[in-house]
Amino acid sequence: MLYDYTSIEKKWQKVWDEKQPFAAKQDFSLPKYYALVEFPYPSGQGLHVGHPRPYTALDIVSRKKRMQGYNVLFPMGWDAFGLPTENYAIKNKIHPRIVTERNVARFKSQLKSLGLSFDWSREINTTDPDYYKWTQWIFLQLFKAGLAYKKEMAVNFCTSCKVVLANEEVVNGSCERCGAPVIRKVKSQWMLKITEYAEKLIDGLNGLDFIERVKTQQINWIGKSTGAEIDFATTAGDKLRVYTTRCDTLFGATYMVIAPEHAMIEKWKPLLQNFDEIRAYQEAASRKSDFERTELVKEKTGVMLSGVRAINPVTGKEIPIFISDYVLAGYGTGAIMAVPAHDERDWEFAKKFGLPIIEVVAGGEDVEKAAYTDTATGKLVHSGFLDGLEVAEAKKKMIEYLEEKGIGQARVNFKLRDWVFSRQRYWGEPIPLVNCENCGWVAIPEEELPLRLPEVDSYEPTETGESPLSLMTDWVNCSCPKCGGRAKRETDTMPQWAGSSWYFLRYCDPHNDKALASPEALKYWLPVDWYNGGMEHTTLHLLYSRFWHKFLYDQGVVPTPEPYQKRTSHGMILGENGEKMSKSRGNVVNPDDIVRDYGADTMRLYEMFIGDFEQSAPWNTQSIKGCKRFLERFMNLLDIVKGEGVTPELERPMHKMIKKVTQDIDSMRFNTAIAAMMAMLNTVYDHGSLTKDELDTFAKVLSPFAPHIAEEVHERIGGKGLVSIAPWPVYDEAKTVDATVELPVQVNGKVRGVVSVAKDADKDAVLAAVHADEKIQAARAGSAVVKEIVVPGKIVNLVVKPQ
RNA sequence: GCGGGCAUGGUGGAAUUGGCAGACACGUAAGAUUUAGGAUCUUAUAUCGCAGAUGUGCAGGUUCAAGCCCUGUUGCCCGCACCA
Repeated sequence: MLYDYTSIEKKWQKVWDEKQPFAAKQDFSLPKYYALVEFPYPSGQGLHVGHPRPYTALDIVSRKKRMQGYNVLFPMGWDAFGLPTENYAIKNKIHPRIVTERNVARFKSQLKSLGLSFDWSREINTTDPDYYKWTQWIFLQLFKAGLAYKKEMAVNFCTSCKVVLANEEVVNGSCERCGAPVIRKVKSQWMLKITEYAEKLIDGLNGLDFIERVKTQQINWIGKSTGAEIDFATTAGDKLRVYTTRCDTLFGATYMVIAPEHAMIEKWKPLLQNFDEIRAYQEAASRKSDFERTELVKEKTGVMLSGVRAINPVTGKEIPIFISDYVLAGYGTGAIMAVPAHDERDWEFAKKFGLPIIEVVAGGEDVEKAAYTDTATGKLVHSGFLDGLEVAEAKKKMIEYLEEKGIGQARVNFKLRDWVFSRQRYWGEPIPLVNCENCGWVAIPEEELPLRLPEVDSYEPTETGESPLSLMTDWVNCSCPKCGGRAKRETDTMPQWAGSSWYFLRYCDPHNDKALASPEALKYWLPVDWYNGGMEHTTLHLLYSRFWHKFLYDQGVVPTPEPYQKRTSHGMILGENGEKMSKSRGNVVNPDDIVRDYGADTMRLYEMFIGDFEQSAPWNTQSIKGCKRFLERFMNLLDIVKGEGVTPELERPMHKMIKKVTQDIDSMRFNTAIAAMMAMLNTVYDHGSLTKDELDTFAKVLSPFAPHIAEEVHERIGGKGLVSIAPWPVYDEAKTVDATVELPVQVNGKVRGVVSVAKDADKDAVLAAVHADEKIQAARAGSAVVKEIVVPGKIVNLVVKPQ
């Protein structure tokens, strides 16, 4: 039987296109299942073989769920705003819309060639005005709720993209996308208060079925810490507020450090005798990027303020104040109390500047040799009313004391920073705000959404780093919606993360022009039952979209507090040389070639068979043959199919296989599910024939993995309808276990033989069989049995001793 | 430095979670078929050996029994990184 995969695949893809068997049904009374994969950024390169891995996996899940009677939503779309398209447009003088259209067409045809069961009637595109209308609408709700604000701030600025980057987009001091150096620049930026949701974003993880590493990464990123704020009086007659997690060590605070950007410097300027030196240090610090500042870990630097000193509130002693860039302006209060005896950084600084080190927690070595940072053991010393207490108790007591005196209180802090939301770029959603001379920032009326991107002559950012939209004076100048006075439009656009922060909501009701989706559709489909995507999105997209969702929940727009019930992450597919697949390494495999040379079904099967779904695995074109052979041999079953009904010899293997595949899909062990089908195929060939019914069942089980060949075989044996939506085979538990089991028998832990016993044989029956076995008798000859261990259905072990 | 993960044949990887290590494939070898090559089929394939022994990065431990649990250690990968 010839396996002409090309014509088979074309044929069935056409049938699916015509009959739309994979479109989600509008019937909200059916049990639902929402499976989601991250929608791709349609780049100019097209897909590489890494993309289809998660798509195929969730396609298998979706197809099986459909066959099990669920109303399945498995959608696809395009996250199409973004820099690469814009850069390509600038370089080739083509409108980014055209570039996007072209790339989308390419991606779509590639995805279609893989036989993925997406509901294409719900396709969305973030650059479509009907879509970004609602992205803008959500932004306006955030603005109205006070969660969007404009702030002058030092931002990360990519020297090549000429664009402001979020902290998350800066990797080792370089731009995440282009790799060019990132410098700090002061700019006025739109910010979103994600920090307001820090606590909720941590708490919400409870009860979600996210893989552990995603949870821990998000928790670490949000970085909750519990401590206290303490006010130190200064000789300038004012107060300096610090944040600390070790208020118990207050008696050991021998100096203070403030960040170079700290506002008090300007206030104290008249009192500072060494202001020039301080100013020079500030300037040096501001020239460094965040990365450079943290890179110089080895040597601490700083300048002492002469003219202002602080007073330790519990010892009453005057202590010096330094500025140093090891204290970060953006965290806590931008100022710390330094306790060199119990903090490594403070210790290092104190050693360098010859500052006193006072031990206040006993239990470590000499504090002149190293800081003692252990909080689990050790008691307070040299600490007045705290003496003799454990660290935990001391913290409590100190907070009580501070609150009583009114000089401090308990305080929780987060590492998470607010989200820098503006980009000085063309190819993004316009921010729907105007700046009125009288009213300040004003939202444009919702009826005027979408605020469309105007046509411009050049997409290049201006030399000052402003968006090209700023040159469109006709567009920029407008009237204030509130007072009618003169106003200017915001010319910054939104970052790429905006459109992807809510796209899963739009899929529920993608053509709605009254709302981002109808409440009924949202209530039915949410939450997403299974969302798979890359680990690299854990602290960006995944966190941002949880934030927006939680906000929309608080606004009553969405019915669930969390968007995704289950989150998994696929491993990368590496090049044949075991390195990451990339154009520069020259090890990229194009799926089009694989589909042409082996077929889409083989490609799908191989991508799932390659190894553990969560683990990365190297591509090996040689190994694909095994999957192709399997499908050819599956097709050849048509030559040995005979009669109908059940073949006694195949009944148990068949039920076992159905069980294994059913369970393995749910636990995303696709590789072993395929191995089980391969083993079944071998069993059938060993037997020599199978019935029509059995072949049809086999085709059903195979169909989520290799849907085209399954349809073809189903049709050729006279099956009715599409196998893709046929009922999923059900296994009979009783028929998955054998009547007799082969029990390995060990003597002193070494296998010496095998006995065949009934599956529910009791211990005595098993031992009788064991002792009757000749091999076992030989193995234990001349020894006395000390102990007999029988694990029913598993193993027998005889412990013997020489006589 | 902190956090998470991984280590099994020539290769990709299995192992019901403490119960026959190497399922299923790739590759390789021999044979069959073929004018030849390719494809296909059969058999073998952890290592060393004659019936036996040894084997899951390394060193210990717990157990009747350890790839799996515990202690220590090495190497690799991925996050975060002066967060007070």
